[in-house]
Amino acid sequence: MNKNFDKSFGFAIHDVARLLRLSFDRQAANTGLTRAQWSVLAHLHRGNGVQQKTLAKVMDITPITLARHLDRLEVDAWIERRDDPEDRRAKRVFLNPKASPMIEMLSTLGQSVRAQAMTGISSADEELFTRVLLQIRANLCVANNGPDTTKSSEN
Amino acid sequence: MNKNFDKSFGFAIHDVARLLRLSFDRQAANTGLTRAQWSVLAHLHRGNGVQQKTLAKVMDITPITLARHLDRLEVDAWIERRDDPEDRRAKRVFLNPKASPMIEMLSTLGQSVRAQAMTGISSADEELFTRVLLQIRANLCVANNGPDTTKSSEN
DNA sequence: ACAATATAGTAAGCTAGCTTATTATATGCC
DNA sequence: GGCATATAATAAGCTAGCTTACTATATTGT
Repeated sequence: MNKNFDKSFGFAIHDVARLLRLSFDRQAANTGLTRAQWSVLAHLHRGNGVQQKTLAKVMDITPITLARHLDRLEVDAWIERRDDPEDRRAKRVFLNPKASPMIEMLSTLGQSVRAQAMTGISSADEELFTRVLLQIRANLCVANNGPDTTKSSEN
Repeated sequence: MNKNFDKSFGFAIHDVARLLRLSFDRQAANTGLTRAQWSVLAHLHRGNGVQQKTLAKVMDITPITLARHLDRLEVDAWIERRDDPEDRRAKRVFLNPKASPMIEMLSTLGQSVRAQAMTGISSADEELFTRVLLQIRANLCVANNGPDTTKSSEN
């Protein structure tokens, strides 16, 4: 079995993730925003003015990875960092008004990429696929980080 | 629906791919090889002495991405580039003998990571998951590259 | 009070992917 | 034969993730 040395699983997931990102970023190229940046904006949309550490945790990326996204987002005035009045080490991140319509637009794009990826797949299969995917993610979170990362006590 | 702005699909796949890579690379850290490098070795194992352009196509990465992997693999003497006798632009890539046991070992590691990821998932679900995953990849290949990339006429 | 430890953010430097551009060699056409 | 075009590999420079190390500020223990 598996003369393809697991090409059928780990590598396929890697490929799909890459292809999805490529597809999205190409179609969003004219906006100057990438999928990772969109992700930051979308998370802020659901919790504006949050600390960087909290945002990084919710997004499940390292603080420094987030910091670089914020650098570029701030240069183009999508977001703004403000000193936390209660903790002089910390900063809080705020969406600028111009971001809102863009978030909407990118969300639509995301759905279209998703639809493209799911062409010819029944909604029952899609549902099961997603369920298994989330289970896998949970398994790997436990293995990597200890107990869990998904649930965060919003600041 | 989807107040999680598609967190359930595109972002989840991205997360899983990243977690799988992290998990593998951490466990293989003592070997000095990463998953991407293992992938190169494994492909060579199935077709030694191939041209770089062919290898890049089979692996579905760009030639320059492959070239960098080869640079490091060559430094540590896992592989060797030799001039193609029939085309002076081209090079052919060969596995060095020391690579074979390592490929075996990393393959075992890959299976263990896979098993970890699939904990608690029935083999029926896993099978359907994999089938859908491959379908998605095919859909995205069409969308990105034109007709197909999976099939290659080995050189 | 102050010393030790912990935490928020960033810097430096790595892998791994990409696009676009360069160089050397092949190929095809006239 | 010689020029135009195509192709194999690489170079330069970008995003996006990571680890490890540093700085400034908080917190905690005695």
